Amino acid sequence: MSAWQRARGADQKRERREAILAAAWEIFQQLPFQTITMAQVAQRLGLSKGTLYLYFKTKEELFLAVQLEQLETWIYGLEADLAAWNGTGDTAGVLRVICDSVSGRLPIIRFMALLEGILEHNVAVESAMEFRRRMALRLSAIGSRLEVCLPYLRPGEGARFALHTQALMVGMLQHANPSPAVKRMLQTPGLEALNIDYLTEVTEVMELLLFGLASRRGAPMPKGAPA
Amino acid sequence: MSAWQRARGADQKRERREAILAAAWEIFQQLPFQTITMAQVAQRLGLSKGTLYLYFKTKEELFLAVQLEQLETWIYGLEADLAAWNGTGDTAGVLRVICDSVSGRLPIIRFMALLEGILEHNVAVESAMEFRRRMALRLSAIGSRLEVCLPYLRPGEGARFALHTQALMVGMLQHANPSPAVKRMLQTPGLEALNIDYLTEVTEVMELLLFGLASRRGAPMPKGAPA
Amino acid sequence: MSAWQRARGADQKRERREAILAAAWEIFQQLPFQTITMAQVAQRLGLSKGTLYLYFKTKEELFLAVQLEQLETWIYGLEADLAAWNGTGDTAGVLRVICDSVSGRLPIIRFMALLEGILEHNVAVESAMEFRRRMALRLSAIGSRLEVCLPYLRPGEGARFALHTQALMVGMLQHANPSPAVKRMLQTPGLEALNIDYLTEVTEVMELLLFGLASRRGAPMPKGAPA
Amino acid sequence: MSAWQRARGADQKRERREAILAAAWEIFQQLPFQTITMAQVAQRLGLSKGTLYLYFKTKEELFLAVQLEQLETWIYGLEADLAAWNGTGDTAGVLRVICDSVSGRLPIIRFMALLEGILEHNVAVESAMEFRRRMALRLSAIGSRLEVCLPYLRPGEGARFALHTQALMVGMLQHANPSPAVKRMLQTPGLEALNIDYLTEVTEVMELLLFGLASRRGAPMPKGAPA
DNA sequence: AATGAATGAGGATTCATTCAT
DNA sequence: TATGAATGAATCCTCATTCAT
Repeated sequence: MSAWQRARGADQKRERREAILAAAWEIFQQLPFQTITMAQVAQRLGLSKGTLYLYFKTKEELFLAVQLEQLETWIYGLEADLAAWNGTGDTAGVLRVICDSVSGRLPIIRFMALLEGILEHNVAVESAMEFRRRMALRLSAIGSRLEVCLPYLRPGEGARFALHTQALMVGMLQHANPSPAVKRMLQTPGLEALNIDYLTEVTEVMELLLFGLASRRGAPMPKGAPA
Repeated sequence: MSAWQRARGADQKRERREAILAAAWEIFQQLPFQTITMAQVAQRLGLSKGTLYLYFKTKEELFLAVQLEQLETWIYGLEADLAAWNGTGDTAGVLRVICDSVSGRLPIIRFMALLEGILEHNVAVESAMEFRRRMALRLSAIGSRLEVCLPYLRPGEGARFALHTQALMVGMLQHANPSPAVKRMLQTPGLEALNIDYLTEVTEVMELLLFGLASRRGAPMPKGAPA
Repeated sequence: MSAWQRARGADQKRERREAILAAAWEIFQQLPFQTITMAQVAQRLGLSKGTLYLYFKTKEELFLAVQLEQLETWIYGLEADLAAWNGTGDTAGVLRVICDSVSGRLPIIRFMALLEGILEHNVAVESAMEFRRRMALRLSAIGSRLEVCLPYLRPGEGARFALHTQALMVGMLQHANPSPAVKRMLQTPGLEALNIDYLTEVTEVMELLLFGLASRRGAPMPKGAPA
Repeated sequence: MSAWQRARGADQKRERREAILAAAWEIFQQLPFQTITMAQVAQRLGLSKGTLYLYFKTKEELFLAVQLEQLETWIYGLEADLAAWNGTGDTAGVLRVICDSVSGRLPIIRFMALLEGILEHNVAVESAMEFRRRMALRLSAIGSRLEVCLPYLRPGEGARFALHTQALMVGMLQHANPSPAVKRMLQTPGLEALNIDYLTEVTEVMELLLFGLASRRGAPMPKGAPA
């Protein structure tokens, strides 16, 4: 049945763990979390359900790990991409990089909306704490990077901007991907307010936040403002 | 057991429906949606489970109706409160009104995070559409009102600001009410970025959004900026 | 599928409950408790598993109720049968009645060996208490009856005798129904001690207990001693 | 992790086997059999689960061996202790020795209640036979010893008495160690019958059995009767 | 002999929903 | 309209046991 070898040694165990995470991630991209079963994950891997529980204590712990890995991969990549804008103060360029990185990351953002309900349920306190800790670390790191890219940001403003942006991305999600029927309805006069494009809106808010920061303290307009 | 009479006229049926919504809302304020059972709702009312299904086709439809009612009540009230600031352009005053209205509304916001997962699942298309339509209506209405209060806003900017603010409130929720253990962890140097106060942060973002709007088009600073 | 009507009213619900108890009892007579599944019970009844849980909170509660019913039926019958020996002092006659009543009751006795492990596990405290209370009541009742039948018993000695006998029946069970192989082995010289017949042994002990009681206080030999 | 060497000779294997038995016994004294896992046993030893299966074919075989060892140790000790009463005919003295030996042996007795369910399940026939054979041997031996101690016992009566006593100890166990709540309930008038002390009751029955034996054949009262 | 990763059958329980009365 | 008994699908997790190394 199974094409799997026995994972011997720490390396192979790590590999196996990664394989499980990858399978779970693939499924998560296609199905709502609640409808996913451990059996599905196991089946896709050709492993037994029991084996999953050797690597993750509960379903929630598994998907929390999935989320952590995806999130960190995302942010690490974003940090690297932003390095090219160091010291440029090019707001438009920076925002474009951020927005580009969001493409294909919607499932990650979708998961964040569930976090509160999951972190408190069926997940060891240590795991929850670890997750929050590393998430805070990434947000801080990306904040520092942003302050280097956009020198008009003052210390601390980068991380705060990152936090606001993350929150916005999560909250805006419910307006992303409306069904065709909903889309049609939103063209009715008076309802255009919700007829939006996710990425456009996220970019707009990010820009406003940055402009707001600069203007509030009387700094000159950030470079990259639309004509 | 039951103190309920048979609901005869349309009025009585509406009353009964309202009673169900009220009970569901009370429970929702105390428990996560997933852990709530229809039996609980019925029991709190002294009704039978079957009766609930006379008024709502599914559990999700029931809570969608709850949410709709709460949301509209909230926004209607907010619209009324804002009327006092008509034409003042007093940004700080307007934001204060909005923030005040958020207090005690966190469960509503919490529910919004679930909407995506629920609206697509176990809810009739018509109900989902109706919900989105009325939500869009309210957002538009509050947007118009804001444009009256803050004359430096241009047509459409009010609704868009409302949309952004709503998204932000939802996304920021996961950082509200951290457990004491998490709070302690967030005091570690380097992690202060997530050590935030919900309302403070929401206010800050709203202000930045408004400042950004004004400054981007070269308008003078909105009234109500901090010294 | 199901030939069952909806149980309306308290009477029908009691009937349904009895039907479940009866089915569970039949299965219990054939299989060890641990190997019985709720699915089996439901299937034998043509009911759904869920229905069982309308009447009993857990598997253990169900079988505790089975045991309680069987036990009380047994003892009530025994009390009635013993009434014929009122005041006779006919030890042999009384013991014969008791022994006869044991036939076919071995599953009940077998269950008692599990009681300790079950009463503490997955059974509401109230249920466990109720069980013990009613068991104590029956033992007391049968004790009183015995004191009437065998006048040489002093107050309290009847119940104590009943308790001892019950314990003995439970503990002796492991020596009942040995497999043919075991039986053959027990015929080896030196091992005859365990080559016993359950009912014979139980009778013997009861007789010794009664003789011991009488003799210890210098009373004349009870009637019914073997030649 | 493991401090264990590879067991090479037969001696070392026996030692290892003993170590496993000892660990299993310690755990069994603290937990109900069903809740014990092979992983626990292995962990306590610092061995791997797989190793346990080199020495015992199944979980049940392991605990059957535990029980056999404990039982034999117990009885051998008891036989030795009884030697001091050889020929004395001191019933009270003999019973006291027996009762003293029961202290701390309750887990062994508790296990006996499970024997029937276990011996028929997941244990090789040979193991079950071997267990029964050696148990029969010990009962016979202790019986012979008792006949030496209490000369009024006739040939065979000692073993039979031992058998009865063992059964009684097992069956009475469910009335030992009632929870405080149960204890309180048993003080209700009418329920005192079950408000007992385990050792007291066991002693009482043993005495009655011996008195019964003697009196039934018209022998003089055994020495050691209460005034 | 020892390991420990992998197995996978196995089962109780919940709860949204239905429908006969 | 109200009931509430009946349904039955749905799923997580355990743990004794195996076996490749």
